[in-house]
Amino acid sequence: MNEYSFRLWHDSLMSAIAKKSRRTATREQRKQQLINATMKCIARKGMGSTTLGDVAKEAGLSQGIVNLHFESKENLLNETLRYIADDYKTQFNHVLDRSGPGAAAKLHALMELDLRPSILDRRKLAVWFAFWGEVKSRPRYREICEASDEYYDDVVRSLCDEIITAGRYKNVSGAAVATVLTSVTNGMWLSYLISPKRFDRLSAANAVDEYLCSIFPQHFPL
Amino acid sequence: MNEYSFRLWHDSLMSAIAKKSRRTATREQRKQQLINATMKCIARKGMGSTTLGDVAKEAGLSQGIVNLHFESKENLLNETLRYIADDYKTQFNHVLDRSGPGAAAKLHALMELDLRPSILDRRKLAVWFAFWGEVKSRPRYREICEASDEYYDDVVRSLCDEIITAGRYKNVSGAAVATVLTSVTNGMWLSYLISPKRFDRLSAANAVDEYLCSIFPQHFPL
Amino acid sequence: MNEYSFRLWHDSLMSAIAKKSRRTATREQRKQQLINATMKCIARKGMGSTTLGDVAKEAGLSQGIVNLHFESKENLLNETLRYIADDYKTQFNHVLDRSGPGAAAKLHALMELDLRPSILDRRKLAVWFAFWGEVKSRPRYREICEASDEYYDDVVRSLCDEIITAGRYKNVSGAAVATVLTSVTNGMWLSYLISPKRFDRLSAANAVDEYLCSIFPQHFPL
Amino acid sequence: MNEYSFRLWHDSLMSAIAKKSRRTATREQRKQQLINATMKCIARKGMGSTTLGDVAKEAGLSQGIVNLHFESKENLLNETLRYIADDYKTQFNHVLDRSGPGAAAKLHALMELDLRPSILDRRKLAVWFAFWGEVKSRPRYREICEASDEYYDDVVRSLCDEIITAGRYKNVSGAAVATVLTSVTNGMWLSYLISPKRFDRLSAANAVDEYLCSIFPQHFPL
DNA sequence: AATGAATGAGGGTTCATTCAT
DNA sequence: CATGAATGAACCCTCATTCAT
Repeated sequence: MNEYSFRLWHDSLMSAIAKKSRRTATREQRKQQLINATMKCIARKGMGSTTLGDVAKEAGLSQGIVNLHFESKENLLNETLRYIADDYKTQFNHVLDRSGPGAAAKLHALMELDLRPSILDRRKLAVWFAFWGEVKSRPRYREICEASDEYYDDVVRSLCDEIITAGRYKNVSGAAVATVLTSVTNGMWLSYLISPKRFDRLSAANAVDEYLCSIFPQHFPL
Repeated sequence: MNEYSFRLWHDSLMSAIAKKSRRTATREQRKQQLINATMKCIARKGMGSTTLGDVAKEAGLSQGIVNLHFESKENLLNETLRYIADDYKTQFNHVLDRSGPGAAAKLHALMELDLRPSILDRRKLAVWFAFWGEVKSRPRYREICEASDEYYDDVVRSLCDEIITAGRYKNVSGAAVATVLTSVTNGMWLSYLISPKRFDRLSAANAVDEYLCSIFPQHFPL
Repeated sequence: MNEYSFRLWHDSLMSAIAKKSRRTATREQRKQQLINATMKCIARKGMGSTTLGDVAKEAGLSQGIVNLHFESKENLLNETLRYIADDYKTQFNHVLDRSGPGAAAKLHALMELDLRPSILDRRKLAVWFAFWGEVKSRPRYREICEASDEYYDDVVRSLCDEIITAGRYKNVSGAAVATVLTSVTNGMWLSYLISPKRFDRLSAANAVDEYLCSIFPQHFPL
Repeated sequence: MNEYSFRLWHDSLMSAIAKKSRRTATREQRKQQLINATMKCIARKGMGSTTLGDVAKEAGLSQGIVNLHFESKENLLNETLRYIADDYKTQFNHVLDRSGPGAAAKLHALMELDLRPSILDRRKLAVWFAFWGEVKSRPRYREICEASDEYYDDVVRSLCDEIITAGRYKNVSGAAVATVLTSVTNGMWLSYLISPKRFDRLSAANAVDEYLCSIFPQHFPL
């Protein structure tokens, strides 16, 4: 897969909408347009400095537009978080379906997904971290994130368990490996967010591969 | 090591200061007191909802106090970030010095540090993530975090390299292992922040141990 | 006379209109429907909190409907005030025509009208007071109210003069009695608006009767 | 008593305050200053069009000043209503104390008070009616007004009862006379508010006198 | 050094009004 | 005639910052 910039990613929708007359976009389209604008703003200015005016301007619409469609800023942010969670889930499931056959191939594909440019995009990561930064004080954010995480963890653990059973690996628990794998992904995102220059996708991918190879040698040969 | 609560952690400083007459606390003590109050507020209300008024009230001082000592809110936050970075570094170095002998023992001690209650504290983590959430839009935060990360990465990589050399491990790069190790720590912090109930310190520690054991079997036997 | 609820009062009109197809109500009917909705809203939420959106919703029509029929909110309110003034005048004149014979009987009937449930209705009174509350700052309201008042005052004074002449009362001026009578009515409305529990229609009617009896003893015997 | 204009009435306080340095007025003085400004604004622009910005400007202070001292607009209005109620009560009680001896003299003095220029001032009346206009939809306003009214009604009824007992008047109830007297006052205020030109203080006073004379002839001779 | 009243810019939100359909 | 999405000015309120004390 080649490099999709963040811009390309969600502007595809927006430009389509923008071409329609201002007064004719459907409610759902308009909400999506505003969510997209919100993500752009959060990525550029940070969550704390993103105002509804910024979002409206980014969307090319008028001041009151967000309250018209989302009632409140809080709502907009909740739905934005839900959107990025859904968006990730879609990609995750897509990869899960298309890859394989076999648990090992699927596991590898999932790990690779998290380092793909469409995910490992500093603008997207900035949005994720912006929400994580408020998780402690906003129960709603925590709930949404938790539901998300639980799902991925379960899937990854199942795959690991399957591999362990198949390979009769000893001294390894599926849960432990799953914990390391999902954690390592999130941790790498942070590294990339903080040190984009120093971060190297290939090295990161290799590090993951080495780990898998070391822990499941039969399934991930050198 | 026994459980240090967050409260204990930084109230130790504050109470000492509070006992001094209000008017005689030195500039440095007062600044520290305000930084402590800032961390408490960020943990409780989130970065975006923490006002200078909140900080002042938390410190039991008056409205204008922060500007008096830090000139601006921006300064206060920068110095708060620097403080938590320094605080972590102190613990890190302390562990590095006291543990051992040997790279493996040191590495293990460092990994264990990150799961200790004094570090794995949701209030502290909330502060870290609050800053990381703004890293993309605040270059100053990024710089501070980057400097921090670079140091830990270097130390961990050195230890790994030493172990690899000593054990003549093949097909393993120190950089890759270091990347996984530091990443896994950050990722686990996120898990704990989001799902404190589901997170289990021991399992997490075991997962790390399994990893080390699998990759450096001679140095980390079962 | 039995109790007419406020609901009955103006819903009679509205239901008739509502039964017509939405698209065929005449301009006049639609305007009346909106005026009725306006009164309901003012009574329930107060003048300051009544929005055009509220009025439209109350009427079961769409957002922009008021501007379509009244051009502006100001117009709607002016016409609403004119409507309640006309509505009162209609009842007033009706009583004037049907009662009698004789000035005393008419005067008594008019005084009784102002305490009838169809008038002494807190929802209607709320509308009157809402407009009176803006009289000072809205010349248009003042003019409409003044025209109204002048008419009633003239009628009442004429009746009083007639009674005075007929009874050869000394030391009494028709104008003075008329002033007291019209004032007392408005004042009682205020009492009822403020203290509906404490207010007693019968006592109020008796108080008026005692007054008439004391000032015009021949015409209003015990 | 000679004519006190509304301006004179409450500017006496304000000018004193304004002379003090902006930063030194006591909290109580500042609140009073803002209440005065609020009354001016309500009288001039109406309750619905009075913004906190207007009040601040009228007081010669800055935008945020009202929220600093009253927390919310609602609070400001509640306290303003309470203030005019207290202000009236003070005058009422003062007259009650100073007049007499005898119930009749006191009653007459109280009735005269309500027609004095210091009370019968369109700007003040505009404020009263502005609040009465919202009584139906704002329970708090109703409560404050009710408490006020109850007190005056009780005092007036007591005086009437005393007169009735002393004069052995038959066919007259103190409650009824009190109702008429207090109502007539409020009704006259409305007349003056609506038709300042047509309203004549002397005629109004005479109308009240005629009434008293007619109902309590021994105590209020011609 | 410390206070806390005051400022005023800027935030989220509301709502009368417009206009394409 | 009627709709309702969209606008944008103006509202209330918050809060970083200033400054007289």
